Amino acid sequence: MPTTNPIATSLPRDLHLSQPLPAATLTEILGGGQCFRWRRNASGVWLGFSGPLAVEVGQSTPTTLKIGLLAGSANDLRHHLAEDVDWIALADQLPWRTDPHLKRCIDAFPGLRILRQPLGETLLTFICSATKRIEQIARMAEALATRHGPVLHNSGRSPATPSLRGLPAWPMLATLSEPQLRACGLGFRARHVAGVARFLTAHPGWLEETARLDYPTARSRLVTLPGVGPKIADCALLFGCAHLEAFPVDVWILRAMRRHYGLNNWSDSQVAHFGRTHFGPLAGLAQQYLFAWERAQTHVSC
DNA sequence: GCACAGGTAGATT
DNA sequence: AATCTACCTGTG
Repeated sequence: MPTTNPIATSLPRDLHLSQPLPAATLTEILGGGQCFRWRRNASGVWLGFSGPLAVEVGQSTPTTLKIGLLAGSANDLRHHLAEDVDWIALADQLPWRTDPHLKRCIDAFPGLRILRQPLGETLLTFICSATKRIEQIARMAEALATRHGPVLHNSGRSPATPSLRGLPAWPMLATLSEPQLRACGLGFRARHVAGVARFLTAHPGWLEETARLDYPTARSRLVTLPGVGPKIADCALLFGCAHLEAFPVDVWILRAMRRHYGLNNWSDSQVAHFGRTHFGPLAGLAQQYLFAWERAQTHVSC
């Protein structure tokens, strides 16, 4: 057995986690589809982008990540990982004591977290998510970043690496033609992105204002955007706004609620209402557990 | 070739 | 208010 971990040699710095994170849980957090700019290479190292952050991450122990910062700071990473939140305690507040299936999901992915992502980026990637698989959404995001995104800098410590690009901001997206967006693989979603870009650029501060509103008010505003319905609004609010009561209902959750809660023939909005009332103010965290379980059952690779 | 994929919007019933 | 359908594009 080798005594040196290859990950440790290429990633110079330790990041000590506030609570243990099993490898399967980390994989679900970074690759489960709450974000689309984390990708794992063949040797198991993750390369991730979020806002100003570009970082390589490997795991050496359940409580230690090996990191190599390419842009942004370690604090940016801690913020993105929501290290300041006690996710074990939050999961304990879910109604698992009276919900055997939920308990099973929590036991399978202990420490599951909701990443903190910039609202604008979250909105963009989830508009792109409509009827696409995670892998394909990630490719759209990568194409948008590569072709139109800003070069990321490492706060002056080293020269900027031109190949490291973040997602384009909405004002930048507003300058792109629909064909340019389609060239990034967006398909019919290009019209939605172009429409939202036009609106947001014509209404500066609208998104930041929305981020300050309570969940139902923010949701009712987001669904007025082209290409943003209840599901994408809920994803934007859960992943980009820390509204943990949001309960996005997609095909996976629909299947989970049919199989394990007997909700046959319920509409999306009925299931969403059931989820918020049954799971309570942290329904979004419960949703991630249910989602992770359901995907694991179906053995999806992407 | 054809169905299907982290949905949404507009038309039809 | 519930139920179709078109919408791009890659993948099996």
